[in-house]
Amino acid sequence: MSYSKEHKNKTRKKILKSAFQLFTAKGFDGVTVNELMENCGLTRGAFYAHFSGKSALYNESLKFAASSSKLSELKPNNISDKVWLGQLLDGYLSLNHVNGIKPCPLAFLATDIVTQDQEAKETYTRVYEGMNKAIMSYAKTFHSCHQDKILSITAMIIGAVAISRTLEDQEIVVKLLTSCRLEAGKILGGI
Amino acid sequence: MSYSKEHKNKTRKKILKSAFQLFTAKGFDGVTVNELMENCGLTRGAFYAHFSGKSALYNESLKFAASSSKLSELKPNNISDKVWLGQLLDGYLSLNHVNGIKPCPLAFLATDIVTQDQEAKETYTRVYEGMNKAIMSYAKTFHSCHQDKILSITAMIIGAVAISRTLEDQEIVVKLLTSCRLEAGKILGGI
DNA sequence: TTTAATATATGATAAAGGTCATATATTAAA
DNA sequence: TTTAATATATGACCTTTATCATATATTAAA
Repeated sequence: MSYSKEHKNKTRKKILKSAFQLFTAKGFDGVTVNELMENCGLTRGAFYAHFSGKSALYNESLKFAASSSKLSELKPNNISDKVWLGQLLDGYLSLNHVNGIKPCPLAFLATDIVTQDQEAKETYTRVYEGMNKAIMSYAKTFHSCHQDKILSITAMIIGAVAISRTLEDQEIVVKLLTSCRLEAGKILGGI
Repeated sequence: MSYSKEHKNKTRKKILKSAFQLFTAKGFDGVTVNELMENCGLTRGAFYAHFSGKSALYNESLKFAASSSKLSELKPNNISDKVWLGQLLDGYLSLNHVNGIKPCPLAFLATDIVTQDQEAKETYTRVYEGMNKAIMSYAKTFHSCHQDKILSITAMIIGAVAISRTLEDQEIVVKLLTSCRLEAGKILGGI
């Protein structure tokens, strides 16, 4: 016998996690299989024992990240939907987020996905719909709020983060994030 | 003697235009110098008589597109700022735009720019500031409107277009665009 | 028509990187 | 401790592609 089943699974998850970090930071073409594996303390040869190829990994890392941070499953139950939604917005529109701490693929991969395969786009779409649904479910408990408004809010905050990543002047970034936080709150009836 | 000076300039502009179309559609790494030149009816060899390299072209094509469609210089003077701004939003949040007719680099290259050099980011930033200023200048003539609101509006519409490009379901896209058009209008005092 | 300047095309080079075949290392079970 | 299964590493291959050197084509001026 050889390694335990857990070992391979651990490695697989390590690769997935690392891949998501790297892909969101540098895009599909900006990451090499080599660097990805070295980032996990492995070499490229080991890669193909886990994934069929780079594209497959890209897709799986996206699904992995999406499933391991479902917005709808994170809420502590000692706070109200309203407060929680406010916190979500705060976190999303934060410098930490822009700087890559738990990056949202919707913002970080917006353009990158366009040149990927069908499967990647479908996953992106599913994540996008999930985000809208989750926000909607919180919002409707304290504010009569048509779904259309949610769509504009997610567009705003996703756009804000995507733009922020390209701006070097941190001052403008903060202004942008703050302004979006405010307007998003207003659209949601003031939170 | 050989070709007239105009000839080279025409070719240069043809390359710049083609480059902008291709880069916005497929990103920096998604375009090869070869295909770019063939798209102009030329071959790759001719490229280096016009530009020092692919990165240089990327940057110049961005500047070229920005300068040849300055938002602040396009307004016909027989309509009001209010109507004009409404038309700008209509156009920006249209399927034509999403499908690549006169693509806005802010939306189409949002993620792509992150992995480019300093110069590209600076250009992006300048275009971004230009867009905000232009919208602000129109908005303030009919609605007392703090700059912060403008920042949230541009984030919203840029985000909407960026997201739309990845969604396959045209129905959702239309809903998203429509919803953002509505909310952006509201923030601007109802246009 | 000839010619010189130069735009464009062709062929070659070299580097990067995804992928795979094969060798080695590891470890759970016998 | 041995062994078999398999995770990982190494080396190689091959494609892609940016770039450049050189050849060719073009055209305005003489």
